[in-house]
Amino acid sequence: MRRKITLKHIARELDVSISTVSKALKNSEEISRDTKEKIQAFAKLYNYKPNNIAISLKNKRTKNIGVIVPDIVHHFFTTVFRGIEKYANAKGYNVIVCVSDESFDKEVINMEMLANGSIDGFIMALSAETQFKNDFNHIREVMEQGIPLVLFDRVADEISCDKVVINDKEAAYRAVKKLIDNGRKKIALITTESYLNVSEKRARGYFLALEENGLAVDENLVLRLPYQFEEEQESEAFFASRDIDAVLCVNEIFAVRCMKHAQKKGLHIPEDISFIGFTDGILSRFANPRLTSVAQHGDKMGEVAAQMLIDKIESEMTDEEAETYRTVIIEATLVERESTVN
Amino acid sequence: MRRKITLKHIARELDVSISTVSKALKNSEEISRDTKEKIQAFAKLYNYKPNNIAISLKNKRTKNIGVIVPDIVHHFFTTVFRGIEKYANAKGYNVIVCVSDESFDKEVINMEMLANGSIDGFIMALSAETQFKNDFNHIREVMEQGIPLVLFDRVADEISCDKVVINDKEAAYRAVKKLIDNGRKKIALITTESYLNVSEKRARGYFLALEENGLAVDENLVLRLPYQFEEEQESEAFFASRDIDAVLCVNEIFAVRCMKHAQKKGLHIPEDISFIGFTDGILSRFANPRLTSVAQHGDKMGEVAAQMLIDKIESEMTDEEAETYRTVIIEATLVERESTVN
DNA sequence: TAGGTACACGAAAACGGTTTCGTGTTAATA
DNA sequence: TATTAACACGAAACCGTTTTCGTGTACCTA
Repeated sequence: MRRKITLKHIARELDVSISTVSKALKNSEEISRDTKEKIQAFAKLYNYKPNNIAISLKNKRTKNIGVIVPDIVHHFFTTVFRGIEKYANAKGYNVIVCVSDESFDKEVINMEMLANGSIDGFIMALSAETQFKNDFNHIREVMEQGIPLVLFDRVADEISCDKVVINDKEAAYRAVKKLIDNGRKKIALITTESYLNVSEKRARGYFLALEENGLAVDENLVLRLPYQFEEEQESEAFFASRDIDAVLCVNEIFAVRCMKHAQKKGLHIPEDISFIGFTDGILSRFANPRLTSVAQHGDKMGEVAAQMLIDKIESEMTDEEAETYRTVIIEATLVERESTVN
Repeated sequence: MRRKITLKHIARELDVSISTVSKALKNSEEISRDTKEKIQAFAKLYNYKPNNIAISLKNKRTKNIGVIVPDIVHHFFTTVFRGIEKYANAKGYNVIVCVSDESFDKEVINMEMLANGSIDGFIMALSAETQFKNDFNHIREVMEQGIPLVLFDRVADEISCDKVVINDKEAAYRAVKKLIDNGRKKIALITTESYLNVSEKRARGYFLALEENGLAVDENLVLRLPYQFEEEQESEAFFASRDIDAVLCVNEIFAVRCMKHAQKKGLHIPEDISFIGFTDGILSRFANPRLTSVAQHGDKMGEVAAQMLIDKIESEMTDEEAETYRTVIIEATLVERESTVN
């Protein structure tokens, strides 16, 4: 086992000082041609690579960014992650991922774990529980230490920091408008329980579209399901007992499940009933019929978030400058497929 | 902005030495009750947390593990990742994820980036290109430095290290056997191009099952598609022109696409034609009809891989002991749903 | 020949911890 | 009272870098 070689080893072997080796490897003008060549050749021969940890300690820069997401199996979050990873990697940063699992405690623990020197900044989406509790002290802690933070998707007004979100409300509005323009009148909304910020925004877009286009809001056409619902009776009963000609779902899982209920009832999609979902993921693309869906452009969000974070990390700003925050809105787009008429 | 406090600050403030502070915070017997209480109270008041980087440098232990996967958006890899993250986190480790994007070069770069002190060990699945090129020098490099490595799913016989795989061949065998037992005679195989190790294993299971059960192997019933195929003509034509009563697909995307082709042709699933896929992911669960699928238990694989890695990291072994490697086989199980008759 | 100036390099501090070993003070023992 | 042991703490080395500052040598100039 060939152990890692250090500056000290090279220095001893070549009978020079550590400083000389360090400078020689950085091609410093201070060192003579001969010495540099000798040292560089030796370093190459023994495959010298500087120790990242030592450099981090010295520079107080880890070149790591911490990403905390509620759930990594969720397609949307993975696409965001991919965007982050891609940009960060290109900039020489590594990404440490922690999963909060929608739990407040885990979120806190993970943040504290990473905040003690392991990372240069955070990118995160709040856990459902955190949004529900409305407790953001752990976030403030971290920010007070001067660690940059970018929130994405699951954000909170109470936290002032850089943010990347999509225009959920407008996207929902436009989706419903589309349905209305297609002549639909009895448009249902399938959403989650209300503490999830994004669902709430989408719901508001839905209501607004109805109102502005002369359709009465009918609470009877709104179904609120638990976030991770497994049993289907509730949604099936909903469809069985109502006369509906279009549906907006706040995610694609709800959408494909509900399409099934509609089909079971004998309805044809999109002739009798149209469906639009959110999160243009793998389910939307492969559903039968293919699902028209609001694309949230997770890759883009991740990329923008990473860019904002790294900009802040690498810029030397005064405290005041650092405390001016931006919110970037990523435009959601409607990807039309077979579940709506064109 | 309240900057992070260090041992030095505490020492200065309380007029003791740094060593005393360090010991007091570790509750060392060496320090008097009074002093310890004073120091601990002060540390708590100012929310002292030791700097991870400094500890890493001192201990030559980062408590980070590096995970390199070909693609994080792929459902199977995310479940493996979740298993890794969960176990690692419980053991106090953080996970640095890099995506090789199926590229050999990225895989090499990522490994080298992490191997210089950033992590204590690797968990990885080989990129398609790496398997194709059969070049594993970067892996050997890392292993020679004494960095523990666990390969999962995409492994290679040429590399001797700890491994976690599923019994792909047997799983495919059993799936096909199941179809045969259900009276199916004309069983097709939809697979990828052959350099992907796992697809090959599954194909072998398919062939073996046919042979051992008296069914002739018909190469005409085997379709090899590019790994990320987008256009569907080829697969659609395949179904249109053949008489098939069952299909084994090496992943769930192929399966749902092919189910569509069959339905388009007017066939009923599972009455006229059965389908079994691999990767029991979100598509299998929500397909219409729900897809019978071979579950690879990614969570379990990840957990086992993390456990093997951390065991090796934390055990103090002689070089010879460290060089005895294990291969753990995770049993794939067939999850029966609507696409096969029961 | 004395003084100045590049030049090439080394010593040492610093980053923030851990840990070994030494030492001054006090109390217990012979 | 002299010796010793326990106690409580500090000095310093160390992990592997970077970087500032100092210095010896050689050469050039007046």
